[in-house]
Amino acid sequence: MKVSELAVSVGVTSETVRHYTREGLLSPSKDPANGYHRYSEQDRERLSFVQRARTLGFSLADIRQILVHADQGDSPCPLVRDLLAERLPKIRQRIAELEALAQRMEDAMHSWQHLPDGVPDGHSLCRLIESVPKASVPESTTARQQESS
Amino acid sequence: MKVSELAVSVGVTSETVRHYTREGLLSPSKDPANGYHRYSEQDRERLSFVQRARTLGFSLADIRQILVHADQGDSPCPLVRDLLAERLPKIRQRIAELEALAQRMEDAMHSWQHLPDGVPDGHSLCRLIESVPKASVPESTTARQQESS
DNA sequence: CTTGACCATTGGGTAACACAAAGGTTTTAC
DNA sequence: GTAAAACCTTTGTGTTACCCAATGGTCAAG
Repeated sequence: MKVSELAVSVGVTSETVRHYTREGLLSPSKDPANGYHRYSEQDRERLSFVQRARTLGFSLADIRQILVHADQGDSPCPLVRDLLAERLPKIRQRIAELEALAQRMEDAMHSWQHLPDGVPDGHSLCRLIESVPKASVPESTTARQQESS
Repeated sequence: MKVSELAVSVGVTSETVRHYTREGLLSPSKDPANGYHRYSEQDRERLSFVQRARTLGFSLADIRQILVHADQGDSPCPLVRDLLAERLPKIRQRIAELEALAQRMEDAMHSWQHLPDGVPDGHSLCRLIESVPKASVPESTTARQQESS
């Protein structure tokens, strides 16, 4: 199958398929006639695997490792378990950070009702923000969700 | 004060200060003698403001807007409120995604105890992952936390 | 046979910095 | 007094997982 056929069949964009191909996660053959990539059923399974692994929070680098392992005939499961065990606490920590963030945002919005807007006087910009306590880890949202103002 | 003095005083790296300066969030004067940046108390307050705003999940672009607003003598508070109201649901959504992610990871690790590792047979890579249901949004961790394998 | 849909490759953009290199400056120590 | 350490400057590159545009070839339909 061709790029977009594969892409549509697993619900990603053609660009994503091309990206994975460039990164070596997929290895389609090339139609000698026109240079088009030809993906097999195996490629589709692989792509599907990659997608599932992504939903588990694995990076492409992690996934590449897993695939290489498997390609060499080794069971990647122990590796997967280790990676999972390594990442889980980070996810949990990140959740805690974001919850604290949401809490601060709500607190800020709430106290905003009690604070006058005021015009910046050179000493204060917006008390709404200035009254926010400094938190441990800033952490922003991800690029994919970033579409801010 | 000089770059690192400012940086240390608010607990960020000199690189971060330089970055904000390049981005126009800070506007130090330049010592004509040696070309060093000279930051004022105002700059420190600004930097501190930026840090607090970051803990609220604002992007540098957002913060630039806020600062420009304030620099023009307008109260940025209404803008801040709007930005906050705009971002909060996204944060909540993201928390939900990450919680689902953590749940999937734990489920996977749990079921791993019942599944044999097995060697890839061309049809399965690692059941541990293949048995994971497809979820809505993949979403990875942030670069700052990314230090994976 | 001409559109229009699809393909390939190349190169640039994203967010918020980190890091390295090359070269000037200031501070410290002997 | 001077040499080395520490710090400053700018510039350019890397990070992550893609997206998008441009250029140019290919293919299916009318």
